[in-house]
Amino acid sequence: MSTPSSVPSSEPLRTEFAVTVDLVVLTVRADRLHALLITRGLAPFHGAFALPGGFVLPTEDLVGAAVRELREESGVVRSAGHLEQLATYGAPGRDPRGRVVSVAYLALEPDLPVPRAGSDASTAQWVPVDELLGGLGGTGRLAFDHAQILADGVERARSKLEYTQLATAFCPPEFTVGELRQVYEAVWGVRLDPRNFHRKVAGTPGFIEATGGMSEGGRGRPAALFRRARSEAGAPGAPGTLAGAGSVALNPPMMRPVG
Amino acid sequence: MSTPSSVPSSEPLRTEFAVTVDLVVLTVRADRLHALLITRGLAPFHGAFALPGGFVLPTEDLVGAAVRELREESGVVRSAGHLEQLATYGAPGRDPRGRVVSVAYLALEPDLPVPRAGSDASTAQWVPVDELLGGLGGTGRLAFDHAQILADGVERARSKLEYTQLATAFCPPEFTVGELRQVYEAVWGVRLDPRNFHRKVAGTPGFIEATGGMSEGGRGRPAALFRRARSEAGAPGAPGTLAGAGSVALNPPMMRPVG
DNA sequence: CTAATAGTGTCTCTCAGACAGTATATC
DNA sequence: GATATACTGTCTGAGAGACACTATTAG
Repeated sequence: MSTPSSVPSSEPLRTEFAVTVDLVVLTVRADRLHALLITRGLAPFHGAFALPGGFVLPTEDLVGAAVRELREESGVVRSAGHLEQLATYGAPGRDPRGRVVSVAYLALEPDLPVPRAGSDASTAQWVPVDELLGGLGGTGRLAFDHAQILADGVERARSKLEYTQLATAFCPPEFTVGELRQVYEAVWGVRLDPRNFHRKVAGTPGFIEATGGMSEGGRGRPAALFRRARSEAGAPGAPGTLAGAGSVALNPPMMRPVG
Repeated sequence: MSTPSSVPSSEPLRTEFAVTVDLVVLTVRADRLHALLITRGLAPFHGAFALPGGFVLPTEDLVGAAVRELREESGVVRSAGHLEQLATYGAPGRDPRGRVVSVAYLALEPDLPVPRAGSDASTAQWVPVDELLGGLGGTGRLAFDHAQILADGVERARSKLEYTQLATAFCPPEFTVGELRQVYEAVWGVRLDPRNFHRKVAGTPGFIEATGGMSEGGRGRPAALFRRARSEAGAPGAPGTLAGAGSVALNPPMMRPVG
């Protein structure tokens, strides 16, 4: 847009970029938050962990590329779970091979899908995120700027659990309140009061709904089974916002048309 | 990432993309939310409104390109205000000239900076967003997919005002509580109770702090002047999360280590 | 029986929202 | 004086958090 406005339609300096999508795929297993990672078999960062991802094809949408990579690398067929754009990373030196802009996507999946071997992702595996982001040397095992992307994805997931019903994306089609609580406990790294948690989620309209079935085989009293409620005003595909660190909670209800 | 793992370091099919940054620059003037728009003087969408923006230069960071465009197109020197990445748009057909991926940034600025004529942005002007997104024909006046980008930016701003102290980014260095309230009223399109609002913001630590001065020249009793508080745990540059439509508000406080 | 989990009831304390009342400016 | 805005105080209802209590399973 720095062209003299008399020139018809030729374009000015357009740097050529390669565009990739990288996936932060998170799940909860064994009460810990895990990320899906592959082991690089090629030149830069050979042998290091990396986020699954790949180049965007010529006729492909960005989210389409993300869905394709998710299927290829993890065998996720995109039915349950959740997928949203996370952020875009394009620092000049982030890829030693050239100017690469990466659009990162965040995927939340139930534990079920074993990292099935795709065409080339035979090395895909679930890794606990606290082993990767623990601060002490955990970073450095991830290629490129993928540690930052993973950290941003985990932060996004933690934030969205506060203000959305997204936690059910980590759960199988039918789940108990206790299993849902374990999702929060794993993602936030805290222990919740089971009684208050039950009262809260059961009393929140549009969150979960009973299937009528009961759990079997667990310890203690059997629990009622639930599914995620039909999303009425759920987030369709909105881009995103971070709640920042210090919440102020100036909610619109605080107003009312001053009647 | 879909290369046979024996090939050394040559890369597979890399589509070439042009990468641009587009800016959603918002301000509050005359009690209405405005966006900074330019009138296109070139071929596609000639004469239509468009978001300010341009191509990312070869040695430039993404946010660096956004800061440069913000300065060039609106004369904003990047001191007050707020700038964050919004989302990335890369549908195959979004630009008729070829495959262009646009990284959108959201900027919030005080009203002061008049859209100064930059090199080519002599057509830059503030336009009320409700005239652009009103649903009835408002869309269509914006080039490319910029109506969607603008809508996403406005939605992001509205969300972040709920959970962050970001409203002060719309205010000059010194402002009254009433001016801060008008920011919320303009962005949310509601009327707030001035008394409860005052008590809320004055009682929120880390939000605003008194300068000692008093406002002059307004109607009614003079008001104390405030500045935004030193950001202690403020959001540095985190990517973002959307609060979705139906808030659940399962805040971490709901837990406590069950002691 | 004990241990473990599920679920309900109840209490308290905080806070959002409503709104009365006072203070200080312009006209 | 009237009017407008700034600011403080008080009441109430809703809800988060703490926690007692009952219910139902496995071992």
